[in-house]
Amino acid sequence: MATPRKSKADDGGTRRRLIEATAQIMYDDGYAAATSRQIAAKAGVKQALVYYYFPTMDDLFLEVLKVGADVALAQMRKALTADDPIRALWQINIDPRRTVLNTEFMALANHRKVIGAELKAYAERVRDIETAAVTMVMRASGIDLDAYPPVAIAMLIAQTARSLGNELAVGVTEGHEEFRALVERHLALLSNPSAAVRS
Amino acid sequence: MATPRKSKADDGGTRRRLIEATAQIMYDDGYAAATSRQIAAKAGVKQALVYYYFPTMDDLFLEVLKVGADVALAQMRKALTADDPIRALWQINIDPRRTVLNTEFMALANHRKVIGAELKAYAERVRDIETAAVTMVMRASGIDLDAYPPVAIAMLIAQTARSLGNELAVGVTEGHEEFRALVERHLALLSNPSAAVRS
DNA sequence: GTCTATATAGGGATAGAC
DNA sequence: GTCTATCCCTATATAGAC
Repeated sequence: MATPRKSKADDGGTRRRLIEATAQIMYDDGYAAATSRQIAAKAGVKQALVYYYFPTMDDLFLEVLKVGADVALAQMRKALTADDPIRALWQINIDPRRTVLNTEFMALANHRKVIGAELKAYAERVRDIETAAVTMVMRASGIDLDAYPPVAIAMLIAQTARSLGNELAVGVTEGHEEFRALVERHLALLSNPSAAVRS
Repeated sequence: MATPRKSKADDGGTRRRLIEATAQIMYDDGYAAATSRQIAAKAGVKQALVYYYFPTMDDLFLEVLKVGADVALAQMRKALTADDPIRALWQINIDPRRTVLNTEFMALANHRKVIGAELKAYAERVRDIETAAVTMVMRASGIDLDAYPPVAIAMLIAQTARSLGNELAVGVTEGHEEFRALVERHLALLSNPSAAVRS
């Protein structure tokens, strides 16, 4: 667990560059465009070298997913100690860069078992962290945790943020302004329920 | 507009079968597996025939999207006259069959302009219908439409339903029970605000 | 660790017979 | 409307030189 990366004294970062090139191509042109040739070209190496580092293309995709997940989880853990943890989580989840790549992996996961399993594991770890953040904030605000289960509130925040990110990526913005205003009001409510306004 | 399909006396449904085969393969194995050869095989015709009906593969994908959109929009318009329109919309949006295909098209849309444009147009028509349904119900219930803009509520319902469908497809169920309970409570509240309970 | 070269498969698309 | 046959390109993956 201490050395998740290659233990070798490691090249000149070729492995890392291959992973980054793959992520970039998936983001720009979709997973179907992430071929060994395209990836090698972007990383500045020859095609066959991809197979030196990754036995199959699935191994490479899996590694892209794992590295991205590690980064995302680190960001989320950091969000736990932010001034406004919930808003920080919202910001992380709405980032179109993240949502586009996530969509690619979800599509991949729908027909490649190993990727589906990894994505599932990642999604659950994310949910746990987000639920922890929401629990913390709600408890501090004295909100009834039985009436509003933190895990459900965490899902609500994360899912809608991601959905907005996805829509932005496609160019859909109808209703976004209204939605963001609604979110703002309720984020404020979560952190400071004394200011509650009702319908 | 009266004849969205081929005006010819039409074959024996070959065109339709090609579209259905494509949708099925995209659902089962992802868009990358939807090749002219695979599609032809599933439809029981030879590969070259695909190009008789559709000049390029993108034309075929576009047609799959359009037909699917037409069906979905029809379902949603029908939901407007249902006993509980909001719940009907929730049910339509949570269907994993729909969300999986939608994910494939979103991934496709990220790098094929024509598909992105069509998906955007479709998403906006869906939003309009859903907003109409929500407006209707909220108005009937006497809920403050300024405090809770119907378009935002419509987004909330549709997006979270789709997110749950996506997660089900990957096998993630953590928090779903709590979330569904929360939704149930608020759907009831939407249609019958007199039963309001607050935090 | 990186390369060249190649095996093998499958892709989109077209020409032309029936 | 459907077929056979084919062009040309790109894919994953491996073998072996350097």
